[in-house]
Amino acid sequence: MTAQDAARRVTRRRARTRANLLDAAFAVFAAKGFGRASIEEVCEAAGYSRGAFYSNFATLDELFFALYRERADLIASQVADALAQDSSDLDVPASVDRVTEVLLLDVDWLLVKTDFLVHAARDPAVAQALLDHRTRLREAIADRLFRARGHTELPAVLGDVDGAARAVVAAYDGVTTQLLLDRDVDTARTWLKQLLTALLTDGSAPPYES
Amino acid sequence: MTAQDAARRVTRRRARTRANLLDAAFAVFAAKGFGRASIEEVCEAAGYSRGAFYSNFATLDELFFALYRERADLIASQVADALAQDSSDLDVPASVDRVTEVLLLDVDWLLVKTDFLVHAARDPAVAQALLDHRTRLREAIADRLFRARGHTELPAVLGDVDGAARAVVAAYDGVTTQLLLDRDVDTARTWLKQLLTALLTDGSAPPYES
DNA sequence: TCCGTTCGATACATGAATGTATCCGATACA
DNA sequence: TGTATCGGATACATTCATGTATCGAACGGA
Repeated sequence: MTAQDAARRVTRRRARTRANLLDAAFAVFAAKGFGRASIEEVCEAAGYSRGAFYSNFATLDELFFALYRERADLIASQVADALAQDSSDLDVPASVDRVTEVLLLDVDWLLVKTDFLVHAARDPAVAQALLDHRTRLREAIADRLFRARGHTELPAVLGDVDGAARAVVAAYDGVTTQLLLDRDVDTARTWLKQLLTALLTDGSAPPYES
Repeated sequence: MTAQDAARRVTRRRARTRANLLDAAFAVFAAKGFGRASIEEVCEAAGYSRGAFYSNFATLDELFFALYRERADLIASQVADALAQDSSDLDVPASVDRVTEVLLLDVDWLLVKTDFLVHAARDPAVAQALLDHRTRLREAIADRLFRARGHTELPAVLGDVDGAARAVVAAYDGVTTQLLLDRDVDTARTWLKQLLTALLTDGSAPPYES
């Protein structure tokens, strides 16, 4: 047993409490917002004392970052799956449908995500991390659009495929803002599909008949 | 002198300190965020003691609401001016340019605005007030688009004029999100113009040559 | 100029959140 | 099963923000 192994010997209980703290933090952040949440509240919601928290995290910021990273990576992989699922590269509308389902699933997550955004907007290091994450998502979308070129004509105003991918992300963010206020997930989904359709087609022919 | 006049006799000094408190609060909220700002910080930034605050506001929420209302109304009137400024109803791109200038002017305001959004997302009453405000803005845009009908063809996918106005707001919100992270106002303006152009034209003819 | 009212400052009491130091029970490994 | 180590609980000191009650000073009106 090396010194490094000895430094992290017991792991089962620790991993469980860490996961419990993250889950509880998600609920607390969704309900009260990160800005108004305290360490004590998170611990109480998780059923632990503050000693458990300080044993796993140094600050509440650190926990928030870990929480965001975990959930964001999960959703990013779901989006990647939804984009790769096409047997053919023809059906962009089908991709739009599947991605929309994944992206606008849980309002609580959108609340926490927006909290993280305003947090990142004031911390350059966090902002860079979030920008990197958005870049990866955008590249996955651009790749999907690139595979569909020839089948679907993109509007010339958006420039290249990457411009179109930026438009998709912007549409998602815009719909999210409205959804946070009215909390109408179904309308938001329909609306996002319309928006993406308007952005990704040249409007000469309506691509939807379903 | 009636009883009502007696109830608010001295007003000059009071109005000044109230305005100073609001200005200081804007700076503090922009720098640290509403969630992490304290009454004491606002008072210190304004050069007053906490007595001045409690004489003018009951809670920090109340101040925040007043602050948002003041600035949002100001910007809304500027947008309305920019939309009404057209001598003819032909030139939608010119309207887009002017509105874009007004909307993406100050990153600090976008920070505070987003803080207010996440605050409203957790308080139904505040959310309703914000939704009402957004509705008025959307109607002003829809009215402008309605006046331009015949000159500019809207994509059929967005539905009627009101749908197009919703798309404009969504594009604005989407670009705002990116701007909060990279703080590049110039790129955001260009990008918003492209996005609005793609949304408001049918893509058959590029409307920009400038 | 004088007086009554109001605005904002000061002082105090209170509660809440934080961080640390220490202790006991649980866990992994021989 | 025994034991050394680790994880989490408890207790404590400290800091900070809040709200209120009271006081002095500035202000408006006559």
